[in-house]
Parts: sequence; structure tokens; C-alpha cells
Amino acid sequence: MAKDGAELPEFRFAPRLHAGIPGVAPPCAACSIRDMSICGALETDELAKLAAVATTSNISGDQTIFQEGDPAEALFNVTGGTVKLHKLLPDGRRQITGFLFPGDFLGIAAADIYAYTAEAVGPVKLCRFPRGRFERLLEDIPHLERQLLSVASNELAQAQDQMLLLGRKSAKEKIASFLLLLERRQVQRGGEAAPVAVPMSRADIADYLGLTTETVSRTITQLKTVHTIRLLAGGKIELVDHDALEDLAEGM
Amino acid sequence: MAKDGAELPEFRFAPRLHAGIPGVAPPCAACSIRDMSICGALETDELAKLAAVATTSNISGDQTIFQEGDPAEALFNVTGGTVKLHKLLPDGRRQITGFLFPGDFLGIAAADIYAYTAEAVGPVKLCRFPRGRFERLLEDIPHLERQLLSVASNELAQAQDQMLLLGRKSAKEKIASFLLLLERRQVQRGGEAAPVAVPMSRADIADYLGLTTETVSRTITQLKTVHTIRLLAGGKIELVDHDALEDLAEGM
DNA sequence: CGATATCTTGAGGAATCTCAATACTAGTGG
DNA sequence: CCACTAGTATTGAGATTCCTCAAGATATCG
Repeated sequence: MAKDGAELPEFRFAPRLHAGIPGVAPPCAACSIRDMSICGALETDELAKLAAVATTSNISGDQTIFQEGDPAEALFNVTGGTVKLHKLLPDGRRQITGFLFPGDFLGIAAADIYAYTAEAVGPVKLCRFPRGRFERLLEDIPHLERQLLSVASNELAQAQDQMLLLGRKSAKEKIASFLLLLERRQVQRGGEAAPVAVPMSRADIADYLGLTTETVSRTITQLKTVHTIRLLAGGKIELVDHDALEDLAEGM
Repeated sequence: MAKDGAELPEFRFAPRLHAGIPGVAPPCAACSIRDMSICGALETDELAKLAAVATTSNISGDQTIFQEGDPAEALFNVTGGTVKLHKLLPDGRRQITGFLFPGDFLGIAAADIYAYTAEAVGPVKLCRFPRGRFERLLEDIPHLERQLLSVASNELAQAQDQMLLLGRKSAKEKIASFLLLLERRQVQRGGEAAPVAVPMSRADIADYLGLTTETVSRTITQLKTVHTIRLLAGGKIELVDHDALEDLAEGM
């Protein structure tokens, strides 16, 4: 499936609106996803301070951003592409704890080592903040700490939904929930609602939902057979019977 | 099993050490778990401000503290007993997303309604902060916001561990992980390491681990039969072969 | 000491996993 | 431009874990 041909729609177009904010250095000034990220709520001068410590980077498919156990040296904003976070058991069993999309913040950690691995799903663009400098900024920028708390609260709520999914939903319910999540996230970051882009592999989906690739595949086939969804080219999926999916996702 | 006979060891003894901090109103001054809670890191004057908006309450077994969907009107500190958080599917399937013990903070929410239900497991003591006043305090007490962020980060890390457990561990591994978690939390709040108190029912454990009560019961029996654990009176469990449990918990 | 809830144990069944083979798909090189 | 290759996805058959339903044992509380 689309593994590297993945697109970065956020960067296809010229920088929008706020292209030239006075006093704010690029790349922030031209950042198309700024309003969807923690940067969105900052004042111009605050943004300038943040921009001063930020560097950007591009990485490509399946490259590791950081590994579970590494010293937590930086925090990141995803500005393009998809990132997956995962934890491993010693025997190789893997649980993906989240997928991140443009605008998502990465690296909030309680300890000084990362508790999970972050890996690119296809080409990814990142904005990197060294931890030390970032933490010093927290003193300086009151809005920033508030933003972080809000990000953390949201992730916590998402994590709880995911626990309900992992612990109590059937394979079909899991897949339905997942497709609706992808759709929601896609709309949230300003994309079209349909069709839903599915940039990750069946194996990734399986490790996110606590299933095997085979079960993911079978279940998707099943939903396709009853015309609830339709598989399109480029790994996109059309949610034909949206209501049916929502009922499924809630276990009804 | 011990359902109501549950003890509140934190309150069996007279208030400790910091019984009389000048300028800080009871109940905070006499709070035995203060050092383990968000209050622990506050300065005397900050604590006084916090104390001014706090009220205490006692609730008993299986009473609801708040429900999923209720307006998020307050935040809480657990000062005694055990609290369980859960989410429901429409057909009644339940996932417990966490157990809280003395010192734990409750109610960090992204939205203005609670995303989960909080219920007492046996008698519980709470310290209640009305949301509006609490949020105003955040402006006033810089330490407090930092503390909240730290609490949220820790919960996030715990949530990720739990996702790994729910998605990828076997029943035996789940039970082993759970017993070790209970032990860790017990030590963390200043208790003895052995035996481990298990105040919640088999049904609660099942709903926390994504299993059924029968499987929980069978698995515990199995661990008992091979002398990895021993069941004691009052719902306590002795972790006889600690190393075996740790290996099991990590899937080795 | 009896009533009720909780826990344990048993037998059979269902969902999901494992192992294995086949079919795609995308990129590669002739 | 097409066949080839390697990775990924799908499909199939059988195994396994865990669940469901049901009965019996134990504990707790009035």
C-alpha cells in the first residue's frame, strides 16, 4: 500500500494567510499548520521566542525519530506526514499507542527518557525543540505551559478511548472505530472528509488495534463485502455507509 | 472479597510530622498524604490558597463521584481509599481505565464534561476543588500548573503501558502485571511491599484488564497452584515468587 | 447463623490467532 | 514497455485462548 508515495498535502500549496508575521523568523512564519498546533495560541512575541529554539527536519519512511529508552532530548511538532508511536515487549510483540498527524505535538514525557519509540510512516516533516531550551521557555511563556497541559489532557482522553477499544471491542468494532478516527483527524486538520487516507500498513493497524494483520485484512474485506466501505486506489478508503460504521464503532 | 471492610491505613494513625503548618488551614495542615499529592510541591502560602477553596468529603462503597457526561464541575484529590474510573459502551460492556489511590489527582479534563465515570471502591476520602476557583488559582500559583502537567504526563505514560497490556498481553501476563502494579503503588504511597492489598472485586479487575471474571479467577488460581502467589485473608495477596511474576509481566 | 453477593470451577463454543499458500502492488532493470 | 522482484495484502484451514453459560463453593453482613 501507499508507503512512500505518501503525500504531504499541507505543503503542496503556498504558505497561507500569516505568511509574513513581523518579528517571527521562518520557518514558523510560513508554517501552514501553525494554527492547529501548540504554536497557534501564542502571541507574536512568544512565537518568536519559540521559533528561536526550533529547527526543522525531514525524515523518510520507517525511520526512527527516537527510541524507547533514549534520553528525552527534544520535543517535536509534526508538520507533515504521519508518525507512529509504539512500545515493545521483549519477545517483539508490539503495541502502537498512537498515530500523529500534522499539528500534533510529540515528546511530552514525565521522565527524562522516552517511554516509547516514535517512527515515521512515510515521509515526515518535524519541528524540533531541544528539551532544555524548551523548558526554559515555559517560564517565559505562560501560554505555552497551558497549551501543553491541554495537549496532554486531550491525549489522555484519547488514550482512555483507546483502552475501551482494546479491552472491550470486537475486531469489527475496532476497525470501524479506527476508520472513523482517521476521518475525524483528517477533517480536523482541514482535509476533505472523503475518502479517508490510510497511510499506514495493515501490520501497523493491527498493532494499533491489538489484532493480527490477517484479522485486520479479513475484517476490512468483510466491511467491503457488505458495502459499508469501499477500497480505493492509493490506500484510500471511502466510508460508504457512515451510519453503519458509527453504530458498529459504538458496539450497537 | 474485601469490599467494604476495606481499610484506610492512611487514616489509622494520628496526623504526622507537618501537623501544624502556620497559615495553612486544616484539613491540609493535617493531611497525611499531602507529600504524595500535587499539594506536596507547593509553598506554604500557595497551599493556603489552595486550602481556601478545598472541601473534604467521605463517600462509601460503589458510590459514584461523578459520571461520564456530567459537567466537569470539580477536581479532586484522593486522600483515602480506592477509586475506579470507567467508560461504558451502550450495551453495558465496561472498561476500567484506572484505579486511583491516596495521593492521586482526579478530574483533569480537556472538555467541560467528564469523559469517564469515577466510582468508589469501598470507603473513600476526597478533597474537592471547584473547577472555576481551581482554574483561577492556576494563574496565581505557577507551581500548580507545573504539577498538573507532571500529573498528566505520568498518567499518559501509565495509559500507554496499559494499552500495551490490553492489546498484546495474555491473561496470565495481564494478571502478573496487575499484581506488580498494585504492589508498586502500595510502596509508592508508603505502605509495606508485602502482602499486596487487593481492594477491588474480580469483576473490577476483569474490566481493568479486558478479561472476564472467570478468566481472572482461573488465572489467579493457576498462579496460586504453581506457588507464584498466595491468597491471604482480607483479599490480600502475597507475591511469593516475585521474579517469576516480573518475567511473566514482561512476557518472558 | 442464614441470606446474598462474590468467587471458583467445569464444559462447551466462539472469536481470534497461527501457519501456510496465493494474489496483489509498486518499484527495478532489462 | 514489460517482465521481475520484494514487499504487502488477502484468503484458507486448523489450533488456541478466552468467553459463555451453568453449577457449586466461599465469604461477608446483618
